[in-house]
Amino acid sequence: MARPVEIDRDHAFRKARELFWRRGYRATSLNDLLDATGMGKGSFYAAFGSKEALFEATLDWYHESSAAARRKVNGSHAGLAALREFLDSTLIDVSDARRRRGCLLVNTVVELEGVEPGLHRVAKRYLQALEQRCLDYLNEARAAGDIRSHIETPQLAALTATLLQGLRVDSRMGRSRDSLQERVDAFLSLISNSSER
Amino acid sequence: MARPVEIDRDHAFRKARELFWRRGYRATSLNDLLDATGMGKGSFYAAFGSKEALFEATLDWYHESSAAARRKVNGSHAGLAALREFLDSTLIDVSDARRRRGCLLVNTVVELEGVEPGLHRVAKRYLQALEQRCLDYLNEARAAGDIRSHIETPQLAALTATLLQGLRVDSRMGRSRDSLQERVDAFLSLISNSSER
DNA sequence: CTTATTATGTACTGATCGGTACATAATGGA
DNA sequence: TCCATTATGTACCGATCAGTACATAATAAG
Repeated sequence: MARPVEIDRDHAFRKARELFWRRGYRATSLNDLLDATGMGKGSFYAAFGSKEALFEATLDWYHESSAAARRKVNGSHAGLAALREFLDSTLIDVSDARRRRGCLLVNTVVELEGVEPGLHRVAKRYLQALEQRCLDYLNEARAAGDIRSHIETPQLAALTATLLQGLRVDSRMGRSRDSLQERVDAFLSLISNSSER
Repeated sequence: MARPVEIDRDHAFRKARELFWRRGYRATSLNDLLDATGMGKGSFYAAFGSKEALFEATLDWYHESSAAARRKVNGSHAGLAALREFLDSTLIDVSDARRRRGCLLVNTVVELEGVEPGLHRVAKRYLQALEQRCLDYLNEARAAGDIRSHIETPQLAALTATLLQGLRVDSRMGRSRDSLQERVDAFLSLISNSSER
């Protein structure tokens, strides 16, 4: 009954994520987005409404798709090894030293605090969820007897989440994968019971 | 022989630092700077050359002035207590939850990577210097026998520096001073020999 | 083929950006 | 007082920003 849509939203989100991730929100212009996605201006505003709305939708899409990807990998390890696997996989995401992307959520929280309250809040919410993830892993590790420290698990989870944020800043500084791995190993051996690895 | 200068560079730097710190580089417009400093456009460009040049000069001035402030406080503690004092003083700087400033250097590195290479490099250089500071404190603590962990001191220093960066992101997220202090305490008790605090 | 409907590309808008040109104001030396 | 010199405020510049208006292209139903 009417002209069919040519837009591939998934493709657009992927391109938008890449741009926002590497250059941030304000330094990514609408033209950058149009060039990268191949969309015309009319289609863009028909599909997404505004640059701000696209960014928020991209954050949601990113959270969704990375959660989906995680569900596939999950489950092969137990105890502290599961936390280690989680931290390692974060490094892979984050530490391509040539791209220096850091973390989309950390970048956003840092860039947009006090400038774009709505977007800041969304990114902050997703970022905070990481602490709960850390807590889950640490509870499991504690139950498995892999944790040496007497510090309460919630405090350890908070510390772990903060460390993760720090690693993502390291990535943005261009530190190598090895350099980040070294930090993760040091942390794990601080809380670990055995002398693994 | 000519009209005298009315500019107070120190005052201008202080105002500029405040703006760049809270809103970042790109979200701080030239007009914001002129309003805050009370300067006219002519004077501004005569004194600083460009927005970019002002920002770089502000980074230098900030580094200089905070180093000077640090030299005054220094020396009252020894061993691990000195590291603790250092970390605590960082928290004071960073963790006014209402202002949510985070850290000027971390904010800059995160915002400007791939966007303003020159400014990114300057901020990165100053930020990297923190790791050396941590190393000095940790060496002293190690010598005093306050460190339990068998991890090499340089690795511990790297971990500490990364944790500091994470804390500064926490600040940008609006986490309370107490929340940050809790993380520092957890970390210190992980590496500490005694059961202090 | 005609037509209603919707997607798309493009010309345009007003605002704001950083930066410049330049006239004017303020000074100290003569 | 007059002038050389320098600081300052302001009008202006082109570029770019996000966003809008609208003519046109493409489709499917009839």
